[in-house]
Amino acid sequence: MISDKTIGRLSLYRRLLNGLARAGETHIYSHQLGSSAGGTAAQVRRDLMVIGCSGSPAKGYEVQELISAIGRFLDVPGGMGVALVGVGNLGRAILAYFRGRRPKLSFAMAFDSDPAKTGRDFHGCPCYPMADLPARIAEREIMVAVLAVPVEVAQETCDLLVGAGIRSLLNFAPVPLRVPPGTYVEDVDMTSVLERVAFFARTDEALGN
Amino acid sequence: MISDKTIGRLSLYRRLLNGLARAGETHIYSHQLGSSAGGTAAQVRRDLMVIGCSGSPAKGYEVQELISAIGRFLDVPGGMGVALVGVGNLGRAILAYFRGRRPKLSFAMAFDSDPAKTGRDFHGCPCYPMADLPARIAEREIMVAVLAVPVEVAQETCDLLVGAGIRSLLNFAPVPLRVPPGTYVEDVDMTSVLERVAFFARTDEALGN
DNA sequence: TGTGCCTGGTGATCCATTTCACAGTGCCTG
DNA sequence: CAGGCACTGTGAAATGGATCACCAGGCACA
Repeated sequence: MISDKTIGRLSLYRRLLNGLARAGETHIYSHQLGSSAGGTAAQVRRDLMVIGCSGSPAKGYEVQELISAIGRFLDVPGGMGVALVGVGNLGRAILAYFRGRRPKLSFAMAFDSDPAKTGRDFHGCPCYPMADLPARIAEREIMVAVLAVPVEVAQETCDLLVGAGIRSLLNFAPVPLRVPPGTYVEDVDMTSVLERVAFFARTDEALGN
Repeated sequence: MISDKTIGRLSLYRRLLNGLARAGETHIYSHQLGSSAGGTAAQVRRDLMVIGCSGSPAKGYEVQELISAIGRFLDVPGGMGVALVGVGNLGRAILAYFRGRRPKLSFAMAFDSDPAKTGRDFHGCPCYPMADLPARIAEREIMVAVLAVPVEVAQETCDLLVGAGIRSLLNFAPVPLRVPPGTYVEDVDMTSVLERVAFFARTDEALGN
């Protein structure tokens, strides 16, 4: 019933709202938030409706209240650990990117098959050998994983993760993963995306943005 | 009229087909390609229809013919250069990721504001100072750019790119970009995506994949 | 105390995409 | 040579999001 697009937008709204809060703003109208987020006022109101937020016609929405409400909706109260598998160029970039960005969602451990990489930290995240994966994930009750391994081993690594208890994963390998029902997968296929972008470089003006 | 989702899937089909061709397969049925791509047979047939491919009920589609047809549709015959802006952790990972992957779509140049990074190559791609950006992009007639700069300078860098003639861009900064009509932007907001994935770790079983 | 204006809330509508379902066609079998 | 089967191609229906449009309510200003 709740759409994954809405979840993504809520995440974006929260970031924008945090920026506003730092700038000292206390209230915001749906059309302002909408235009900052690249959407419409109606969409913002609908998204906020599903999480039970309401604003006043006079002042709009309270920034702090929205931030709290989105947090209550999106975050696990105690925070959530994420595991990274594959500490190559992309994996390290992801660690660096997320370092300290979201306190409730942090990379608790990484795994790699290369012995030269295991046993040390990358951007504050300890890297272990693949053999330790099931035990460590079970021990910390990690439910979310990011897959940044070469395409050839993506499916088998995915199976390993699912077997270890991962319920939701973000896949950067350019291949669709097969997972059992009840497991959520989000594919970020950069090759596809870049080809799409390149394609529309030629045809965009026929469509108007 | 042609949907961006279809473009993305065509890119995926091509990769899968290339794998099949290497494995010696000459023909494939829509339902096989559909299940490899994580979709349905009907969707594969529809996607292939829009690019004017047809198969035979007896043998399915010819692998080589599909690869060529998708290439004719997606690729620019002479190849297309892409510019990267922002050679940080993520930018370098992107360069490494795409290196030699698609001959018709390669990173021709990178830009960074850090003098320590300019004047040398990263993963085979030369890095220039930001001041050179307009001239070099115009000279090589680059139309596609990848933006991997910090969020604070994303919009201004985007404006610079659009002013230099970029018509389509892939944005990794976690903020929606404002661009003039006729410019295509694809946002890859990893923060949003990861929060979505984490969210569905808790609710996925209520939905069934 | 009105009156007007701007906003939020939400049912209704619209649109894009996906899926369904079936007619058409060639191979294969008996 | 005929019948059946499996697949393609494609109009039609369904699904799911986004957008529209209107009502209600509160502040501002007269």
